[in-house]
Amino acid sequence: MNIGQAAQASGISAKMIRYYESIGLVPPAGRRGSGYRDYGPADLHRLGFIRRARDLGFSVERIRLLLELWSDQGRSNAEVKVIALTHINELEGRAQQLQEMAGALRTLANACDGDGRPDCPIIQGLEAGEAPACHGAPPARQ
Amino acid sequence: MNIGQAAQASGISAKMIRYYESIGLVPPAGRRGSGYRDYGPADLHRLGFIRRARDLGFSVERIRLLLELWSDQGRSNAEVKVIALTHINELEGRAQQLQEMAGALRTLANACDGDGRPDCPIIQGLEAGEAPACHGAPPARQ
DNA sequence: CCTGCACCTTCCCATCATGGGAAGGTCAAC
DNA sequence: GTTGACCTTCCCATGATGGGAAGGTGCAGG
Repeated sequence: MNIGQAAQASGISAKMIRYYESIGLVPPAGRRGSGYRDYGPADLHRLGFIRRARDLGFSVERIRLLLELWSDQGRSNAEVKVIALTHINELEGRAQQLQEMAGALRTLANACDGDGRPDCPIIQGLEAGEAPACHGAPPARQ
Repeated sequence: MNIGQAAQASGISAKMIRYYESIGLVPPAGRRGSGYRDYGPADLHRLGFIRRARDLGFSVERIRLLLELWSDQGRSNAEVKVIALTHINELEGRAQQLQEMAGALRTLANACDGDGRPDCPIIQGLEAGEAPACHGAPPARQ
């Protein structure tokens, strides 16, 4: 199976498959006489694992850990769970940050009529610094 | 005022102030005889605007637009509001993506006892692809 | 005046995951 | 045999940020 077919089957682009090989996330693929990479079912299985982990937002380094645990028959599921829970915390933390930004900006936008006049609370908020989502840090005045 | 003091006053690192100058987000700073950059109140005002926009998650290119609108006395607040609402949508979209990932992963993690045995639903989910957040759920907007 | 230290300057490199594109080789269908 | 789709490697770019080197400046204390 060529890299293009493996890409289509796994949902990972050929570029990324080569990249994952270069950084050791997947072992070097077998080569045909022509030099073309050749992928078998085991390779696709691994690529599928990687794609699903990536779809869950895991970084390459965390995926590397997960792959090690995957191939370690004697591992404890507690190890896996720790990684998963850590990742969940990070995802939710980032999501919350984004929502705080959105909320702060929405407050400004709600105050803006958008009626075509030059007067704009959004710009004024950016200009004057009505303390955006920054957890109550007092404004550094000098 | 040196760049270091401007950095402290604005909350933007000296590195980033130079970068913003290099990409034209702030005009070239005045120079002292020594070649040191020199910052005045107007510069700090602009840097403060940029920092607050950045804290709200605006990209540099959007900040560039906002700065143009800021200095355009005859602008319509509707233009500003469009940018803000667009950005709010993007922030909330990204937040939702992250939360969908976290939710899918939490489902797997909840199924995992973490009791030290090798059996692990998280790994199994990644291996078998129990359809993570990819498809199925229509974008429920509330 | 000299020394030392903190600061400034420019320039290059690294991140992280991904894509674009060039130059050249291979394969398969017609 | 030609053609077009595919493969190979290699280099470059992204966005926003930091690290660090090599060299110049500013200021305070001797």
